[in-house]
Amino acid sequence: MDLFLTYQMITKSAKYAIKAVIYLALKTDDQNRILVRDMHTEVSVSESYLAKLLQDLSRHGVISSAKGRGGGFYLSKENRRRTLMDVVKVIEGEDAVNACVLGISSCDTDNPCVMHHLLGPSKMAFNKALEATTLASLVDGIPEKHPIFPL
Amino acid sequence: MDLFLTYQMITKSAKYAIKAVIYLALKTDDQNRILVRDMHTEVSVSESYLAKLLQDLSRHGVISSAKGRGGGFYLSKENRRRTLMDVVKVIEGEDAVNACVLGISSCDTDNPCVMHHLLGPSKMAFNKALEATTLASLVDGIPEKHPIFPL
DNA sequence: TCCTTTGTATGATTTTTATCATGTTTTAGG
DNA sequence: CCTAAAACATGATAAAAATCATACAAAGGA
Repeated sequence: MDLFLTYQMITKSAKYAIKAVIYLALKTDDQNRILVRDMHTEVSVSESYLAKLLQDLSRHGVISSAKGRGGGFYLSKENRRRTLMDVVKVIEGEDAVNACVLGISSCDTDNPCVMHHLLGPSKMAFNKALEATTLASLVDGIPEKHPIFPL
Repeated sequence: MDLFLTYQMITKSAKYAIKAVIYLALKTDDQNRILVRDMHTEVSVSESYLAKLLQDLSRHGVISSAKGRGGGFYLSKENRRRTLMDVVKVIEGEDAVNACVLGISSCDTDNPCVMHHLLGPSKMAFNKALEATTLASLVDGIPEKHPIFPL
């Protein structure tokens, strides 16, 4: 029973994806993969739903995966250069990020709506933060021993 | 067909409410009321759904209403001192506003999650903007003749 | 007082999002 | 090869949000 369903900056799915990506950044690399089965509880989501999200991220090259025995999900060196924005875009869709705060299709920088100057900057700040945060930097200050999961 | 359903700062309902409140600020006062019937197209939402939202706002004192013949919805002098945050809280619920970006229930200022320092500030900026904007100030610079609706 | 006009309250329906389940494909080891 | 272990793909179900519809209550005018 989640009390915080609305007023979301991002959807629940994207939140799961971000948590998962933090987990992968912390625990995996090309040699050390992990199974959905072994991480879903840490992300506080069901195995099959996390699988779906990870497949989506993998298909778009944000994370890596290997099929078959010994396979699993992991973050490669290249993956670590991707940003949180990449994660959000895969899950929420490309255009969602640029949408007007009021959902007005005709609103853009040239033809701003009444709220544009008001809420635009903070939305932009949010986007900038997502863009500036590489997956690598997510876990920079976190010593592997320090337990931050489950999230 | 709305392309911008996710990655929302606020829900569609709150967006309708904000648009409606801008409309009321622009067109009404204690003497001049307006019917849902006469404003729903300007807000780009159905009559009955807008009615529900306005009733919600009215019940919480954010806007005013009068029943019966000659009635309608309007913004009183006092209403105009309310803020966008009041509108959002009525529609989204009180606690939604303070929720963690990752939806972690144990996350707060004392015990911040990994994303807190990263996205917290821009969320806070967003909240501050909502709080700082009175309904009166929403239409400050807008001459009544200048058509900004439908939104 | 009665009738029309309005908002109010409540519940049903639809659409979207989230979740679950089941089968398919690929890979590595024996 | 064959088999088991893994991701992948797809569709079914459940939950939540958005939308619609219908009956009720209050207010004002004739």
